Amino acid sequence: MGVPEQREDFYVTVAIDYPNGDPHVGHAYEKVAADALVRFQRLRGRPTFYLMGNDEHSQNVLRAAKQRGQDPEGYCADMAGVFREAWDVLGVGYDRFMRTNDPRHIAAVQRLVQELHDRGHVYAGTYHGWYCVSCEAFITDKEVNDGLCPVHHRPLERVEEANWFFRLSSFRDAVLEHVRRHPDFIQPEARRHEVESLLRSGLEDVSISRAKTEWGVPLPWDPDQVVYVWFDALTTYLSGVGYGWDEAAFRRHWPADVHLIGKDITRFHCVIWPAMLLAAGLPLPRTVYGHGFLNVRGEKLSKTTGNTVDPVAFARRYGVDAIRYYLLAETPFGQDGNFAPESFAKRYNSDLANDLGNLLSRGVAMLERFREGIVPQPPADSDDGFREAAATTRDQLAGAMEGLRLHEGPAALLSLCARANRYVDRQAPWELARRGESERLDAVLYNVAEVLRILAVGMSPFLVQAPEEIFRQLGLDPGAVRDVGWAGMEWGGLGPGTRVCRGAPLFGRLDPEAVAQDAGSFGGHTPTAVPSASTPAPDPGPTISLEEFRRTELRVATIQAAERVAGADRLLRLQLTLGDGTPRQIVSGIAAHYRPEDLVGRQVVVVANLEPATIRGVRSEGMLLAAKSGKDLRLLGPDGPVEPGAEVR
RNA sequence: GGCGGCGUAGCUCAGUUGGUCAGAGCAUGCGGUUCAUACCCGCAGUGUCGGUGGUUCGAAUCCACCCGCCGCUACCA
Repeated sequence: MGVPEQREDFYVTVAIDYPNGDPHVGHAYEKVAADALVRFQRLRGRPTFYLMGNDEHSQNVLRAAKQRGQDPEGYCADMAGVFREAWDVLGVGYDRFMRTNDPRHIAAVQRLVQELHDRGHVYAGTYHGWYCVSCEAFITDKEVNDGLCPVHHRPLERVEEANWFFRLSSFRDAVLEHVRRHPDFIQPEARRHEVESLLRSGLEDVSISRAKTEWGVPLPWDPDQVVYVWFDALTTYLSGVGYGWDEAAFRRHWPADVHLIGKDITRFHCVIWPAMLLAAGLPLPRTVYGHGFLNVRGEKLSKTTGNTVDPVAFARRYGVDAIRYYLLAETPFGQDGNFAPESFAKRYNSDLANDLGNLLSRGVAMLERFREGIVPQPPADSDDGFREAAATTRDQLAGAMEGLRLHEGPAALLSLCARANRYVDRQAPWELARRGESERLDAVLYNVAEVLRILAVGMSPFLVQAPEEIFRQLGLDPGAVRDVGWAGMEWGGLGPGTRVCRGAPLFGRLDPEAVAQDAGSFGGHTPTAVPSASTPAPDPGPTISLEEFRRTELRVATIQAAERVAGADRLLRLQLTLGDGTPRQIVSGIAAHYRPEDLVGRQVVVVANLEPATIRGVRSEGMLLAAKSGKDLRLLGPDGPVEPGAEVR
């Protein structure tokens, strides 16, 4: 289906980010993971291309710019600098940073939509509905929750306008067919099942343009409209490698080998994106990988509550390699992960300090003490099984990375490291030295040094500083880590006669308690976004008049009966009294939070003059008020008994 | 409600097509060692492999049902 089995160059993309705030550790997780993939492929000697960028044409970003009193162009340029600096600090070596406001990208988007238009996949229609600025998405009537976005719980904007639609529905069969025939197309498997399920249930055409917005890419045939931001954003995967402005480069790179994305945007990448590409006559990417979310201290990452980690501050505090290693080694890739001080300190100490760092420390120390710092010539056939062990590790590393099981890479390397530590204890070079067993001593010291060299090479996709430092302490050219390539994983690469050079501990041990209390690196501290005196207060959002508010009739009601609605998980059917003698029936989505029997007799606040509706075939006359924080939901009511029907002002 | 998945040592998780599959790492306890970053090495565990039935000579591994949790989805006025 137009997907080459394996091309020469390896093209990886990550999600582009909204620059409406500073990069956080969740962003970093994805970027570092992709970086490890790319570094591994480079190690294998494969040409690679790593694309990242910022998603600038969103209302979020426009708003953030206005809040800072900047025009969007200037704001986005500044933020691109902030993001790029963060990736630099984290050692993320991307090949191109494509901003959606880049003229080359804008040209590419226009070319793509024109292509779809020319091929008859776009038609004029009228969009009625809701739009969530935070999601950058149109929300169907079914999804609207009390006038709020189901995801962000923020007020929606009512939109009714003529705009342009993409015939997504006509590509359903083709996309479904592709997903079924290419099991690797969507990974992990759970994501593929979700997408298949979605596709089976059918697709509706989607709006691809918006009117009345000056910020965005104008449609070539209707400049009064701009391209819907998701279409715009997805197109960076094409524009980033030359689509629309460097055809030769584009042919060389496209299709992508891996789109690395968060699991929340699977739908766009596995349904809409393939359909767009099919419609444009372009080949589909080989794999879309939806990685898990990174929680912080066991809780959802949240900027508003400050439950986040600034990856830049963290890297500066504990080292680039510390954060990279923790991100990559701690969590089985694909699952949700957790970023917590305790587990970080534990992982760092046990793997990096005690095992890897200490092996280097003792290895180099022994060479200095017993061999004047010179790597000895080992006797023939004295590798004591390490040649084979190293080959196994190399294969495990390759298997892990090719299979996108990133966390298995460090695990395989640590296993070789542990073997070497064990080996030192069993061979006891200090005993060999005392007994004058010179040949055995030569063999053991060489083997340890050679394992260290191989570990440095193998770790180079994950760590960016330690491998060079290991090379340096082994007396090798630090820059050679990047040049040795896959052959560097072969046993025997270390030349006898090399003079080692003892240095500071590779990874100094951390005090877990101190780490746990280090709010500076673990808090929501974001040095690049320190609000200045000139920063305007955040936009409080549109206001309503007192008159408008008074139109809402809020009253206290007493629940007299409650029962579950058959066939619905979240719905309860409630009978209430407002003290007017007329029982009132309300259907409410609180079944997950309250048991029916616990509700009877309670007093709650209801919207009494809400237009009645029928939910799941059950009449509902009003709505309960409840506070929602995260997953918790608490009904509101008077803090003491009042007469049913009492007005709430 | 539909679809998908998960529930295995204190913690995080491996366990291919049923027969050394009851494991690894971390944590814990005891012992050893001194080249090394109070490191490293050895030993020791504990587990009713969520529950109940069933298929089988034999199931953590297959089937049914149940309990709990998660994801997508529907309902959530």
